[in-house]
Amino acid sequence: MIKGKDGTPIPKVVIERLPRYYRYFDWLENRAEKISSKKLSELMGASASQVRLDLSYFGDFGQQGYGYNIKKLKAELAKILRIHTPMKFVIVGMGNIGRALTRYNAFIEAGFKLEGLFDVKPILIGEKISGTTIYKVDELESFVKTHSVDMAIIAVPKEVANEVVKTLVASGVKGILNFAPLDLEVPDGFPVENIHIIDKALALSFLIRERQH
Amino acid sequence: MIKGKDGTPIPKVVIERLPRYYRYFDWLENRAEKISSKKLSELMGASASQVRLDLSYFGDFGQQGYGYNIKKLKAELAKILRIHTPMKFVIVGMGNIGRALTRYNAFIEAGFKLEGLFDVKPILIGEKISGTTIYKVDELESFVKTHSVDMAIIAVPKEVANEVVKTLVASGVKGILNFAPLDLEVPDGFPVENIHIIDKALALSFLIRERQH
DNA sequence: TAGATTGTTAATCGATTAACAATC
DNA sequence: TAGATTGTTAATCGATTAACAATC
Repeated sequence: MIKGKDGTPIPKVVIERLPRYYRYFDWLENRAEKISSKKLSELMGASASQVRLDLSYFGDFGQQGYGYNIKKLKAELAKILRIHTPMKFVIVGMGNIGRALTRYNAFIEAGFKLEGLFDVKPILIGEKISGTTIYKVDELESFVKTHSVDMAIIAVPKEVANEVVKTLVASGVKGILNFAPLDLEVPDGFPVENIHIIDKALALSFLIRERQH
Repeated sequence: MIKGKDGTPIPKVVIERLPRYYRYFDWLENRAEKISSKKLSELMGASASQVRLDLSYFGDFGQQGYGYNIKKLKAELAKILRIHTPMKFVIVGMGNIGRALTRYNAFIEAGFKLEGLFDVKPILIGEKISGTTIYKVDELESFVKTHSVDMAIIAVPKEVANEVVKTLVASGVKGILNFAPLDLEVPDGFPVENIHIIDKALALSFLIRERQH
């Protein structure tokens, strides 16, 4: 388990909340100089205790009687989340989702660097999308190695996802962002984050129905 | 809070896990007739107690000494999640993400029905994507009303997202699936599910870094 | 200084797991 | 019947909140 400031393990839920804190500090940047845990918690709909405890896992960023300096906290969170530290990634699967992510500027803004695109369809190989080339998926392993790719996005059909995963893990990629609607088979502790669009839509569907009795 | 079987409130975490159960039963369908909570829990990487307790919020689906009938459970979960019960939706924002979601067949497969697309850019109005027309966002409110749209997907820039939300809430839409990187301002208890792609990528980024010491 | 607000420890709350009687 | 496995209640674990001494 991941350790914080003084060796205390950081709960996974806290890690998953970090990007949200970053978003709020980014938003606050041109709006104020400082903010207290109380004010921030009201803004975010959390408790002030949670804000303070969450942040305290990573350092002593606040000051009694003052609160948190927004510029400083934003910079600290950026450092923690490696924003602006180029993280090289590839996208595997050039369907709708893969193509959309290729053009999604938010990745670049957050400091991610797209190195290559991959697909099986011969007709797509060589095509460029916003300046990035589509390669044969056969070349994935060697490409990841030679370009020291850090992270891969999986946007292939679920039937072939675990095949791709096997290749990626063998290639030495360090984490996977998965858009395929299944749980990937990865070695224990291998970093994976899932984006299950339909799962979210179905949960919403359930909530909507229940709300109407 | 949402109530289950005998009036016990169902924790939100359990609801969010339901689509995952559905995926597993869908996968199991042609592979076996029945499954025990023990076997299922091993497959899913959960505990058998959790499986049994989760499912028990919605009904008594199992049988002692036998387990759960896969076909039956899949059908029950489909009913609970309203799969195959057409849920009408619109997509607001025809950027990369909006366009990709328009063509994303998984929505149709899960029984969602795309009624219309919306954008502000005059040049896009009238265009059809996979048979669905793009309308002016000015027409959003009346469209939702006349077509009794249940759900909206927000895929607009964050700067205008809350404007769209205001229109949607006024129009009587019943839930929102949000892809914009911010927390939407909705009335208390209004169903929203967020898909924060960059948040997930950043959390992954953090996990990768920490894993390498 | 007095007021504000932190970081942290203790108390509480909620979710997960273990245990088991019921029963197929 | 004996073995398997449910649904549920009690015990445990972990996360959230409250409280407060420290201090800017």
